[in-house]
Amino acid sequence: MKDRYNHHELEEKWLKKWETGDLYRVGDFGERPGFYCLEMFPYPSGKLHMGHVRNYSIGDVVARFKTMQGYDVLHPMGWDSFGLPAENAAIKHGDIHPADWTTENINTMREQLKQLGFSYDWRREVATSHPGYYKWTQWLFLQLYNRGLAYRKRAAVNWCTSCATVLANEQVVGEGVCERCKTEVEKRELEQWFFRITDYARRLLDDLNLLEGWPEKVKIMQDHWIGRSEGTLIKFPVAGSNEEIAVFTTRPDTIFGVTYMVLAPEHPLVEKLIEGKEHAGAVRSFASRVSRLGEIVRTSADTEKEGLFTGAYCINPLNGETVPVLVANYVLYEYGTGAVMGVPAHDQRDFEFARKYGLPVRLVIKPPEKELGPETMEEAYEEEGIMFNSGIFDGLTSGKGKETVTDYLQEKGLGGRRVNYRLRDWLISRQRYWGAPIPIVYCDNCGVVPVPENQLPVLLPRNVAFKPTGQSPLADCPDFLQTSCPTCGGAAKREIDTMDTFMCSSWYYYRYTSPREENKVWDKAKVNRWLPVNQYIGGVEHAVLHLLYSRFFTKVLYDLGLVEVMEPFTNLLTQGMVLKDGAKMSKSKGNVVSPEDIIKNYGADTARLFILFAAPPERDLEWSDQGVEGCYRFLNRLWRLVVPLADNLSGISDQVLAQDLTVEERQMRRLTHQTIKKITDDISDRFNFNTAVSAIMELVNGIYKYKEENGNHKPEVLKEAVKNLLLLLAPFAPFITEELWEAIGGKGSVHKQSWPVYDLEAMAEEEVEIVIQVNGRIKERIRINTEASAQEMSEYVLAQPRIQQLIKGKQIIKVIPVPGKLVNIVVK
RNA sequence: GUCGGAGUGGCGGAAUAGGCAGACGCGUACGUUUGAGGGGCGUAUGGGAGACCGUGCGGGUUCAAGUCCCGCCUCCGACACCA
Repeated sequence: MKDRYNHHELEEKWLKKWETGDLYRVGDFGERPGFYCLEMFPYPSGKLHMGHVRNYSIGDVVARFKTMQGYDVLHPMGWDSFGLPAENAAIKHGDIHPADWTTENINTMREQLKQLGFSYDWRREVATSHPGYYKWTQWLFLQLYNRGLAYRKRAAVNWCTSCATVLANEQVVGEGVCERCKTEVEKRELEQWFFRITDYARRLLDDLNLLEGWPEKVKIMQDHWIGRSEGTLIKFPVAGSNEEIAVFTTRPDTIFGVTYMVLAPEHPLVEKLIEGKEHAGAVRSFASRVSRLGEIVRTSADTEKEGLFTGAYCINPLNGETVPVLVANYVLYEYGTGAVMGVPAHDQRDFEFARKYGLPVRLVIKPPEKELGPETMEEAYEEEGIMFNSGIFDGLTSGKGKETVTDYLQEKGLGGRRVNYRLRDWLISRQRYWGAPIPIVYCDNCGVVPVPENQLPVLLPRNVAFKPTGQSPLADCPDFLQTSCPTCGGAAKREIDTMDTFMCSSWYYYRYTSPREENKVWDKAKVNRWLPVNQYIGGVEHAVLHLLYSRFFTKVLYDLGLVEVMEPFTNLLTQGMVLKDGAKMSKSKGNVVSPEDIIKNYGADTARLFILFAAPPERDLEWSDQGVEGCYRFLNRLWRLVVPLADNLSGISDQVLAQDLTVEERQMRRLTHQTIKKITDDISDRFNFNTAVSAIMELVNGIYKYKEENGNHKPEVLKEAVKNLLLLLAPFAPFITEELWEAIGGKGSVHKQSWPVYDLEAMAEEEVEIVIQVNGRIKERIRINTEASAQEMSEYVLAQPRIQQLIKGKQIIKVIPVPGKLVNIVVK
């Protein structure tokens, strides 16, 4: 046994032993209950960063803890390995293929993950860029296609010039920039593949209620993203034409206040309305200017509202009034019907617009205790009130009016109830090489033809040229492009777009159950055994990306009969970022701390311990080199505590006979068992690993103190303390605990032991310190028997001489005893 | 603007159900061990000479408030003309 803690030697030793012993292998159908612990798999960008270390350290504690608690834990790892950086590297350097670049990175990062001692079952590793995986990504695409959930349409889509590809709405973030590279996104009119996620809007929203184990924050973000809105559809006939303009409104009670109608510039009706009119030219150039701007600028709140009269009029179906039809930049074609009824008196946007263009303002809702005038009001009255100026509906409240007006419209065939969602369909095609090819063929005779399942995978060709042209290399690859039609056998062309990598990551957690399955997407019995994921852990940045897409996929898979769960992830933990000097670590800021260096200088145990100790998992974590030193010191301290005792303890039982113990021995046992309880609760109820670690530190401090004061009398007490200490620390610092476990004569791996159980009797305090307050201020602390009743406490406290002194000559109003805590004496 | 989250010593953070604010760690100071460096060990460490005062600010509820209620401020994050 060495007298110095040599993390290098020790970590290397155990890595080898664990690997050859298949310590972390988990079978498909064990006898123990199953627990699926999953962390979001990484993109193999090169090397691990601290965010990864944090994510995976948290997951590893959960996995090891659950294993020790008697579960069969599925704890897999893999790679989200399609994506742009690989292709960009190829374009930039020319001599490296994305596949090779990716493989190299995977090898590096896998090695790093192993060094950190994470308990993955590596036999289950998957990589989304592997043909054995993306074959099934393509197969799933076909299942969606066959159900009518994958379709092609021409639409104005988000285009990132830097990535040279389109993006889904969820991938445009912040001020309208690309989620990946933060470049401003443009609009382009292109023909693209979409998934009908909007068909699932209702279920995605309603089932958020099933997710009791998710942070409220994430559910609120998804709720808002889906954006359900209940309202009324109303049809306004166009004057002198057979056309009609449909609008969606949540305020049908304000319909008598309509003074104009607005269409989005892209609305197809615009062209029909302006045809042959004098305004036609001006409207066309306005429309093309506005729609080119893209949603970013256009939907920004500061953008000035602009509009133009089309020359057409439409008729309010309720009062028969004729109002002008305009086009305006503030109306979005993609939302609702792409048309809005203008009610300036009761909608702030309409109000601003009307004031700017001199359109009339007509009040139709009366506020409860206020008189408004159309000329004098300075903002719209958007609250509810009593309808007036509204014909037969006068006198109704807004609430009642909404219902009554809608019923009336429905009866007359002029409209009806309608639910609208903000969510749009998921754009999944990407104009890039390094992704799963969309398994579709275009045939001059047969049109769009899906590749038959038995011809999957559609392999990515390896020999293509990577040039900075912004065009997919697949377009220049005749071997790939030219094919024959699966239906008629004639000449046909392949789809050259590849799939959004979020599609690859929407189902990987199912594949882990059957990673090498060649004949089907997965073995259903295995999926049933493990899913849903009991604990999912990852960054909150995926709140409406990966997490929404995965929920959508799961619902589709459920409908297809491929899985039996409605939701993929029962419990979700979103960890905070790792910061240095208050900012996110980044190369440009030069504040990056590399996990490699930390592992080299201090070892994996220190790295893990620090990251778990420095902050609770959901919060951001401020990196501190000194904090790392502190954790390293702690492990050294642990080493110096256990090693000298090891030989003495190794032959000794930890079964303590409760009789004949000294006060100190009872105290030691109390601390041991209290710590077991504390850590068990901290991990299982709250994920408060930071307080768990601090409790372990306290136990170490306690053992030191006990050892000094007590020599080696009753070694069972010491053995019990040390043994439990190692078991409790094992999920956090797997290497050093394994080494010390061996040293104290532990049988088998520490990681295969049962989680310790606390003994209530050993834990119980005999005396507690309670506080004596007078009028809520602390005056005295005394020790008192734990068993003392409230009555006894009060009496005992009042009998204290110092208290007698304090309350002399005063009238006791009330005495409030709180057993085990305090006694408060209220005096006057 | 709307919706979330946070604000506690010199620093990271603790206080789990309204009951001792500051656990644990870092830093700092002093002492000790050592030939020295490093490391270890020990003591102290919110402020104030003190009665006392202290959890972003101002009110409130309560015997008792970091914790509950009302009104603000600051920071971070998400969404942002959604009809």
